[in-house]
Amino acid sequence: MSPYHHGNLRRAIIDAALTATEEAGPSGWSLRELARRAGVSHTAPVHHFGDKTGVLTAVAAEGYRLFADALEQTAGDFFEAGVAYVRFAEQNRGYFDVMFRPDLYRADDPAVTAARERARGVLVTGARGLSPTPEQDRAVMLGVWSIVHGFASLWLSGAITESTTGDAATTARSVFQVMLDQLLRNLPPSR
Amino acid sequence: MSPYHHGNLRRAIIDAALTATEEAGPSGWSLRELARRAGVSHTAPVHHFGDKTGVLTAVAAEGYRLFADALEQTAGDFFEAGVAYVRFAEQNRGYFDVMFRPDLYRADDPAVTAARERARGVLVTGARGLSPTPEQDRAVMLGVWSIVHGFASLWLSGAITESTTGDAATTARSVFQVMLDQLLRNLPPSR
DNA sequence: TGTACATCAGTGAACGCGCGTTCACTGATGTAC
DNA sequence: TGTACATCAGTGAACGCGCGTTCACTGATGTAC
Repeated sequence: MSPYHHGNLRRAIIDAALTATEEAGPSGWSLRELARRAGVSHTAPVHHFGDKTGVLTAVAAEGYRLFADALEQTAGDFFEAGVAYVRFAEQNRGYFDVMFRPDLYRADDPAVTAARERARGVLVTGARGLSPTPEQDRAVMLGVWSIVHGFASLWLSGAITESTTGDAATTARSVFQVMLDQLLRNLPPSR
Repeated sequence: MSPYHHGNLRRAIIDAALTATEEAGPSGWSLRELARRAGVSHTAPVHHFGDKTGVLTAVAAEGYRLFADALEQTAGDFFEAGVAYVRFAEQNRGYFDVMFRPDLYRADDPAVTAARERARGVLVTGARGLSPTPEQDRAVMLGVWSIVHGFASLWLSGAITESTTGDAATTARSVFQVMLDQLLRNLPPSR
């Protein structure tokens, strides 16, 4: 019945890892578990990824790639980049829960670092637009990153969810509005 | 040589859990591992905690208690409460890494919820002091919580650390300064 | 003050289970001629 | 167009290991009288 060759096992294993991570966190599954979910023998995943760290590295790389794409698509509207950050976390928690746990994967993998720097670039550039003076660029960048990342993290941990109706992006919008109000209003003329 | 009764095994197991969590995360150890660290037989911890979830619940409860204490000790200076939040995370990452992962422990444990609400109270009250209007109280509270929690999380994950010299509190101070500048300056007269 | 007994804290052997890893293998695919 | 062979993808049995859990136990402590 089922063919000897899977066809796209690499893809299937990554997808299984994402589903399993959403259900039980990145530590809540084994390579054998992924094999079971993909319907292959328990040694098959080793062929493609070596070990669990290999799978998580692939997940992180792909995650950062999609993440950077999502941020870049906001095309210079920094406020919307923040909203996109939160929306990505909500709709892709399998990726998100791995990405910011660099101890779980090979964080120096070239594919990972490249995509991560691409995402970071959106924040760095955007913060420059908000910062009153060049000296404050870094503090503003860290501040904006903190607020969007903090909101996303608290949302995923359920700390905000429990007392809120609606999706993450809507609530995030109202929060960012209040917090960035002054920064947005006092935009420096030409920087 | 060593006495049959440990004396304070409960304490020793919690301390071992904290150390192990700092070294390998809350998923990186077993009950048997804690027993080994505490120098007792591998069934002894079961006596006090039942299972791993029991240990993590005790860690979370104790963590929230210390956390609430630290926040309350800033005595109404909201800016310093934010700095204390970050400092707690940096200096007690064993606790912190468990506290905000409610899926790992019994989040409805009375000791946990009581201390957590106490900590939350500091933020809620402080945000009220910064909020321009009562309608914005909640958004400001979520915003401030997001920024301090986000900074703490990014710091612990190493995302900020790698390009920074000095401790978390110092960097946090400069970030909060820039971000809360306007909110602090436009304090409503009497609220 | 002394003894008896219940309770509590910790032991250690035993079990079954899921795990990662190794290994000789087999089926499918792609390429050279 | 056809055949031979190398390479690649996946199999399945076997292994040793650490885990949680159970169980009958033993040593220490506290309390009643």
